[in-house]
Parts: sequence; C-alpha cells; structure tokens
Amino acid sequence: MPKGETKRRPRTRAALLQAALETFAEYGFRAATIEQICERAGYTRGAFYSNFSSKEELFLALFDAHSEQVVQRMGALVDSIATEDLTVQALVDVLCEIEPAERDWYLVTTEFTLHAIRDPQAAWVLAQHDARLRAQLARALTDHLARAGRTLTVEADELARLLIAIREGGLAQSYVEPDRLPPGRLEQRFLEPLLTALTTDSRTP
Amino acid sequence: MPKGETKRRPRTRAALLQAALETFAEYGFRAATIEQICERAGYTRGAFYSNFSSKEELFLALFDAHSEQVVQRMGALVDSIATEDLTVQALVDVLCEIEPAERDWYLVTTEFTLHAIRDPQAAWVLAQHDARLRAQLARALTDHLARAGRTLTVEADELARLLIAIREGGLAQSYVEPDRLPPGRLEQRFLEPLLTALTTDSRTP
DNA sequence: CGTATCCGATACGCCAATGCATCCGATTGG
DNA sequence: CCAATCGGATGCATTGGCGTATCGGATACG
Repeated sequence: MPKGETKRRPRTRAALLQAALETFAEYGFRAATIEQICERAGYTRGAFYSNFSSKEELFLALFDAHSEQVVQRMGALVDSIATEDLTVQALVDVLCEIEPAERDWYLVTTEFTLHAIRDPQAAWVLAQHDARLRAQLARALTDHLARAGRTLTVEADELARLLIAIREGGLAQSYVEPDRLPPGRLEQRFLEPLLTALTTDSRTP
Repeated sequence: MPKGETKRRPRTRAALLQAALETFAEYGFRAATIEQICERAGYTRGAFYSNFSSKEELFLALFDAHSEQVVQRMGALVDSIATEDLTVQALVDVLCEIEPAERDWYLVTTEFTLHAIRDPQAAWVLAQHDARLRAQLARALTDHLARAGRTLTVEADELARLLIAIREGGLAQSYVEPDRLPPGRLEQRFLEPLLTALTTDSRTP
C-alpha cells in the first residue's frame, strides 16, 4: 500500500512546470490560465490543484528551478574557463553566448522582476538569487582577467551589475527587433574595449 | 446646442490616462481592472467606455503620450546641451539623471516591451518610437563629444543602444534593490571611462 | 433662457476562470 | 494478486470583470 509519494507525481510536477514555462512565455503570467497550462501538460485542473495550491506557487517554483539552474551553469562555466585559453577575447566570447531557449526564460524572469519591484517579499527572493549569480560572475571575471594578465580597476561586483544590465537591456532590444540587433551583439561590440578600459596590465602597475 | 466635443471631455480623458498610469504601475496591465482606473480618476465605467473602446486602447494611448513626451524632452536636452560646458563629464551628468516619476513609467513601458516581444504589431510600434529616441540620442552624443574635442570610433546608433540597455537594465536592478544600487549609479561609474575608451582625441587622429 | 446635443451614471446580462467536493482508476507493499 | 492509499478526473457553484442599453444631468448655442 503506497505510503508516501508515488513516482508519477514528480513526473506530473515536471510536466506542469515545463508547460507553465511555455504558457507564461506565450501569454504572460496573468493572462495564462491554469486550464491552458494543464491542457498543454496533458492533465486536468484536478492534477494541478493536487500539486500546487495556486498559480502564484507554481510561478515561484518555476522561478526557483530556473535560478538554481542558472547558478549551476555559471558554476560550470567558471570551472571550464579555468582550463581554456587566457585571452580577454575568450572571456568576451563566453559572455556573448545566448541560447535560443533564453527567450522564454527572459519573458518569465522579466515579468518576475516587474512583480518584485511591486512586492518587497518577491524583491527579497529575487535579490538573493541575483546576488548569488553576481558573486559567481564577479569571481569568474577577476579570475580570468588575472590569468589574462589584467587587474580590475573597479569593484568586481559593480562590473558584474553592469554586465547583467547590458545583457538584460540588450536582450529586450534584441527580442523586439531580432533582425536589427541579434542577441549578444552589444556584448560582442563593446565588451572588449570596456574590459580593457577597466583593467590595467598586471605587469606594469 | 453642442455640435462637437465639449470641453469636459479632454479633462476626463486626461484624468483617466493619469489614473491608468498609476493603476498600471501599481498592479500591472492585466491585473488592473477598468473599474479601479475609473475609481481612481473619480469616474465610472460609463465614462470609460465613452472615451475608450477597451483597456488595450487606453494602454496604447498612454504609451503614445509618454513616448511623445520623452522625445520632446530629449529634444530639449539636445538644445540645452549645446549651450552648456563642453566636457565629457557634463554629458555623463545629463545621462545619469533619473527623475522619481520615472519608476511608474519604467513599470508601464517595460510591460509594454514584454507585450511587444510577443506581438509583432506592438513590436513595430515600439520599434518606431525607440528608433526616434535613439536617433536623437545618437545626435546628441556625436554633437557634444565633437564639441568636447572627441570623435566616436563606433557607430553612434549602436552606442545609443548600449546606453539605453545600461539605463534600462540598471533601472531594473535599482528598483528591485534601491538601497544597494541607487538609480543612475551604473552610469555614474562607467560612462566616463566607456565614452573615453570609445572615442579618440579629435586633434590627434 | 430654453432646447438640442453631448457625456457620464446606472443597471442589467453574460461569460470565463476559479476552487472545492467528490469519485474512479493507478500504484505499491504485503 | 489483493487491499489500502495516492493521484488525478469530473461536475458544480461562485465570482469578478466586461460590455451594452438606457437614463438623467450638464453644456453650448440661438
């Protein structure tokens, strides 16, 4: 006789989360209905209420899962960079990379950001995740630049903020006009001179 | 006997638009109800439907009014700059400025951007307004930098895109964590070195 | 000052989404 | 293979927001 969770439950949850991502990306949080999400996942509202208590909770779970995933990947990048070549350009190339799947996540996380600006509790959650991400990014920057023989002349955390701002702000423009501004273009154009201007040669201080 | 519009109509429209801005900023487009907007404006839904056919139309009108206003202000800035002093720092100071009222508009326009990413028609409208704004910004940049004795080494339009990305991306972070990142901080920190790095002294080419 | 026109208020019907309460089939330990 | 428990489906009542049709007061003009 089943005592705890059976193994189909996590599968259902995962299906609902994936469907939620796509549905939120397509219609936005508020416009997306629970029914649409369930339909896309191949379940009914009964299944939904068995797994989540509200659309808000689902959204939170989705954001959490994504944040965790982003931090993991960034961690992997930090490690992989350590063994790669040591030019500034190599660093720039990594920072330019934007996967196609990024678009859906951009729509969802930006909507969450707007929500966070209105709601202090959400703001706190978002700030925590962002801080973790920035910390990793800042470490990757200082590390790699040091290996490339350059030293930062500004605080790494603030530079991380700048890079994130450029990425997010650039993606907004790219997704509105994909033809006029391919994703990552701003980074390709401006990161190299920027990083050069903000560092000094470590050998001649 | 009244033949055309009476003069209370424009007042009603204006009141509804102002109330819409505040309500959209507070709750978001989708969550805001027509009733809330009317209540805040001191009217009933009857007045609303007499002036607008839908919430979408109201939103469009609001965005249009704001875009026009932004372009006007930017135009005024271009002119005022022409008579001010001619340092790069003076330009940076202007680009740092962020009014308190900006927050409400940020919330509304960002939500419109998300909408535009999903809807090609809205994307076209947004792209038009953005292009006008960028054109003015690009002109202001080249003009003022030239007066300050410096020449751009990159396309002015792409630099304008970068500055807008930094502003928007920075505002997102600022509004989520106002204490940790005051609005305009990124610009203050990074614009001067950035502009210096992207220009050459006009006298020694 | 009166009257024709305009504008906003009021009241009603409608629909779509929600959340619960209940039921049936699937799962798993014995 | 059977029974106990879990997970998801179904049906129903509720509600909140929308849009329209109509009414009464305000407005401008002769």
